[in-house]
Amino acid sequence: MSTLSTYREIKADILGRIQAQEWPLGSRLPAETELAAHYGSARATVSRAMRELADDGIVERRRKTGTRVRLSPVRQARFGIPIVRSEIEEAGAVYRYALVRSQVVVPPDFLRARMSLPEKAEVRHVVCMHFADGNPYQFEDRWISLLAVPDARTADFTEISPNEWLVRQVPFTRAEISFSAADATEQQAQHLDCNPGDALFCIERQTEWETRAVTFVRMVYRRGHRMTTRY
Amino acid sequence: MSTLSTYREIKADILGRIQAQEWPLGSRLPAETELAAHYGSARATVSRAMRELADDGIVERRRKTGTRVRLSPVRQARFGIPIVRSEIEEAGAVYRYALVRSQVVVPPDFLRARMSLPEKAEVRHVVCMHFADGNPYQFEDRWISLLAVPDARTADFTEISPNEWLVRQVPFTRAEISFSAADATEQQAQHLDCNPGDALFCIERQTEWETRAVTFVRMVYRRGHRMTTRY
DNA sequence: TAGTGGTCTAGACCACATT
DNA sequence: ATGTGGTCTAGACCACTAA
Repeated sequence: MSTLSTYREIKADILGRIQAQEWPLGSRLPAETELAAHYGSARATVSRAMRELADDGIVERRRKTGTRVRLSPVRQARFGIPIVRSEIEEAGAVYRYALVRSQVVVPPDFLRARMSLPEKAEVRHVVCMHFADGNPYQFEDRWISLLAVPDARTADFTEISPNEWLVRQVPFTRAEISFSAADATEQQAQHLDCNPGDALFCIERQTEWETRAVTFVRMVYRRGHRMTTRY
Repeated sequence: MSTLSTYREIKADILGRIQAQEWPLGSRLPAETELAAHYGSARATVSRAMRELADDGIVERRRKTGTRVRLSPVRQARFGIPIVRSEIEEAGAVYRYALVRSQVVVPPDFLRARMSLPEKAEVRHVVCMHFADGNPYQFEDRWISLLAVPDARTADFTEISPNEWLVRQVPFTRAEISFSAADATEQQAQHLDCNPGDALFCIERQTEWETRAVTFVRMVYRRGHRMTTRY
């Protein structure tokens, strides 16, 4: 026997049988009670193993019908979404922040629509840069709703990035994030030390606090940046 | 009282208190036994709520020290990594596949290194396209190790995509996946109906079967493609 | 209606990290 | 040495859903 806890052993054993095609794709697994008897453990223990397999997208569970091996396993990857400062520092580089521009404005139409802002809303628009070991790392273009975060009107972003400021001020409830590729604009090319039109990796994120839009940010990375994970 | 199960209620209540800053960032939460007494439930129930909060990256747990609210909550996003066919069909479009080129070759150096292939290895190199409603959707450039999957030497990829073929051959694997932006090559531009140099979203994935590299694939999406998720 | 997973409980022992 | 989370157990009842 190994040193693993029972539910982990059971999980590994079941996974092994699935991989060995002892339980082929789409087939039904024994019920929890049967497995518990087979492994000589409590049903709750088997249950936890099975629940994790379901969370991992390996099996699919339904009452009455039982547990089945998924036909096409839902492959899912988890990405940590770090604060850019940590991202840089954890890579062993020196972080530096610089404010490019900041002003309070009436939101352009695309933003009004995206953040569902009312007619007379105001937003704080902040453009800034993040450097790693002195090299341009990320260009950040952020809009903060002054309706949701009134204090953002007077906040000083010359020393601290709006990112970190916001984390301390406003816990958020939900966020939508999207990854894409974009051609570098003139401004981005200048700040990121590349040519206009270069392909840059881009993350957009909008966060909400109790259904009210707080901030929308577009983060454009230096040329060649990639986001990696294992699963 | 709501209709939620107790552990969900407890989880929601704790999350609410954290968001309301009743338990600020970095602070310590009451021990499981205390919370169980407070909520009038069994400790196991509180434990499950707390475990899920830890899985979600909201809190951090250590024995003896207790449970703390994470300083910078590790926000993690989960992305489903679909088979391109499902991706297209679930969007309500008609899927079409086309083989561009396929041959058995000695792997180029970059691939030998990446897949840790031995000296005399051979690989099947497959280039193909995926269409949505007749429009170019994804350009796929795949290498399959004939060491790991000998049957790939003679498999017919004119009708079925290597993606789907592989899923049936090698059901479960581990993978490393990475997202990036790339300038369209001449070939890609031709197939994806865009201009060379355009910024394209790109996913690379390498999968393993019991520590042996099975396949390396580079998937380049049509212009403007984005990958979105909520969390 | 019956079979399955979903959850809760009360109690127990263990593993780990700080003191 | 002690306090905390990690896990297991045996039993119970509930919720869903296919037959």
